[in-house]
Amino acid sequence: MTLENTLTQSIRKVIENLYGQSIDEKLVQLQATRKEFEGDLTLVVFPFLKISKKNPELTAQEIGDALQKEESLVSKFNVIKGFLNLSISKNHWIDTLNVIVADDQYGTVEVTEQSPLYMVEYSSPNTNKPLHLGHIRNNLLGFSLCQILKANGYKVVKTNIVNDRGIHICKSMLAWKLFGNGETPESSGKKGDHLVGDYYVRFDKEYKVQVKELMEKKGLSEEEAKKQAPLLLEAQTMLKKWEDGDPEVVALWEKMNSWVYAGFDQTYKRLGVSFDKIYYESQTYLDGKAKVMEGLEKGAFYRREDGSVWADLTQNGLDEKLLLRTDGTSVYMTQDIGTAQQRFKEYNIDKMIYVVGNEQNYHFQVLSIVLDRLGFSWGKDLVHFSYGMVELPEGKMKSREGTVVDADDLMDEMVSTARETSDELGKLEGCTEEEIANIARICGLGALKYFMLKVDPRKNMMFNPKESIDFNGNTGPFIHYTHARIRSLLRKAAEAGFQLPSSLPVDMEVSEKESNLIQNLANFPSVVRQAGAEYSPALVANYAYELVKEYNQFYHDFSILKEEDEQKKAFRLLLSQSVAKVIKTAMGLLGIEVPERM
RNA sequence: GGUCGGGUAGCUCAGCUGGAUAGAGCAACAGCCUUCUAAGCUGUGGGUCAUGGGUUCGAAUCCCAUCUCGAUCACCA
Repeated sequence: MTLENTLTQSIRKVIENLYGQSIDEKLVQLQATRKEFEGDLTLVVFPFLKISKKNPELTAQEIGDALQKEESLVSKFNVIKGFLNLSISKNHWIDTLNVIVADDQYGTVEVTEQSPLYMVEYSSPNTNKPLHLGHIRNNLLGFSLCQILKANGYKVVKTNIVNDRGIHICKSMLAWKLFGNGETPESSGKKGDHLVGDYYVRFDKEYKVQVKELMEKKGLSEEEAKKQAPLLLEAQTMLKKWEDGDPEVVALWEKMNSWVYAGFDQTYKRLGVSFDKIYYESQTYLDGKAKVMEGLEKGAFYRREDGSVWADLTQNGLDEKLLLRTDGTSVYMTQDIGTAQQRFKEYNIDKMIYVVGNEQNYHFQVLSIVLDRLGFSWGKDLVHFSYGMVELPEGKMKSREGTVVDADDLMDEMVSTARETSDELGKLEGCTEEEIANIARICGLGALKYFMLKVDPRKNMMFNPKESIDFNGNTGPFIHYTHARIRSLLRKAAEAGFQLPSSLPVDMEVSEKESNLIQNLANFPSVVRQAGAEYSPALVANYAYELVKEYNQFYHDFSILKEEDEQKKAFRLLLSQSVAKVIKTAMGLLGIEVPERM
């Protein structure tokens, strides 16, 4: 029973006694008291005026009087306009802190056998180029969401669908075959995904030359030239050969994909994300085709004269959607159907969540209907965790214009900036090189992750390289710093031989700042719950920031190790320790590590 | 044009299940280290919450209209 719940019930009781009417729980609006007023929680009394038939001040006064008699949690109160500010008794706060101290898993719910299973798909890269800033947002959101769902007591299967087949990968393959001279990651020292990406760019470059030539020499329109360029035709031939199982093409495909996977693994590992089960489009698209044919027979879809297969979604207020091309090859949707089927065969999934950018909102609207029509009961309840695009100060990222921010480069830059900052401030003197490197890694990546996760996932976000690298203010390192400070305090207390008690006497004195901090800590579980319900890591990030800001003020205003009253000292240390614990858990939900010192 | 999502301080963002004087950070300016980590703390300036109407005791928040930005509506992925 939380403080709010207890109070709500008492307030309902009091109001019924006073005015002879029972009231709905929803009318009891409790909110944290604003800083400028005395009190911990505030009851808004406007909703009760109709029943009390008195003015706001008088009503608040009456409720306050009665509540103070009725509920021992309320130590005193004051009334300002229609707001009843309640002060909660000191021993409630100590009680609360004692509970937090005793709970190692504070804020999280245990996963049990009966927990529902959530499958979360995220990352979903194409195997023709390295990961960039957009993928970073996807990966961080996906991983964090999984952490948050687990903390809410759900079983989670993290999954990835790798788009490993199709014309895009044939383009890289063809360019490598024509211009690569047998270059390998080993021979060039390039990371595999970057190497393959370079050939994808090379294809585009050569292709453009051909298109231009066709337009100039043969007088073709741009549209025609783009269709007829020999390189594109050759890539299409290659795709056909791949589908027919041509050994040479398949061997090249396997070789180049393996390079890419080695590169991706490195990037994922560094980013700190992982998967429980990886699916490959090359292994699911045939199932998708079969499923579409099945739907066609059942009359869920229809075939046009040219042989292509479509879903008519006009009765759902949408358009018609292609599922199989005239030549029988599959499209994006087909593959998603096949993947969905395999997943639901292998796992007992209660909820499927797709972490995919908002540019695909329409796609998932359609997918949901199509799966439903195919008889997948879970189809209509699938969740498209739709996040906004990452924009740069100069506009959208465009790979063709070279404005893409590469994931590996970005991580390098963040870590080296963290390293420089540490060196400048001279805080890590006496640490080994290994320790320094690790702290720089934690801070650099933490800065990047926090920067991307603190904004509402649904919204487009601006990525300004200069700001993202800032380590002051509302940033990951700000939170790191507070954690490191607290750990330092606790180390010093231990070195001095100070024994931390496991709990505190409830009757001790607590200042307003301190009880505010406990109140903040007490809110953590509901923040985790809300973040899970709304699929929003940003709520956790913003909570962590508020908590840390509050703690830094406390740290500044109160002495801790130098406090002479042993009981107060113990209290402040336990309070600090609890703040550190919650910071660590909250950051963990964001996929961010915290340093012991910095 | 249809559908969907945005518009809050110079910039980046909170606040949006209606509640007190709309909050942070950055940037600018002014303070605080012989004292537990100054990657910190304190203060100053900065707002027609896109616009207009409506509902309400009360609207940044809910409803309608308008303006504006973006995404999407491909035999692309």
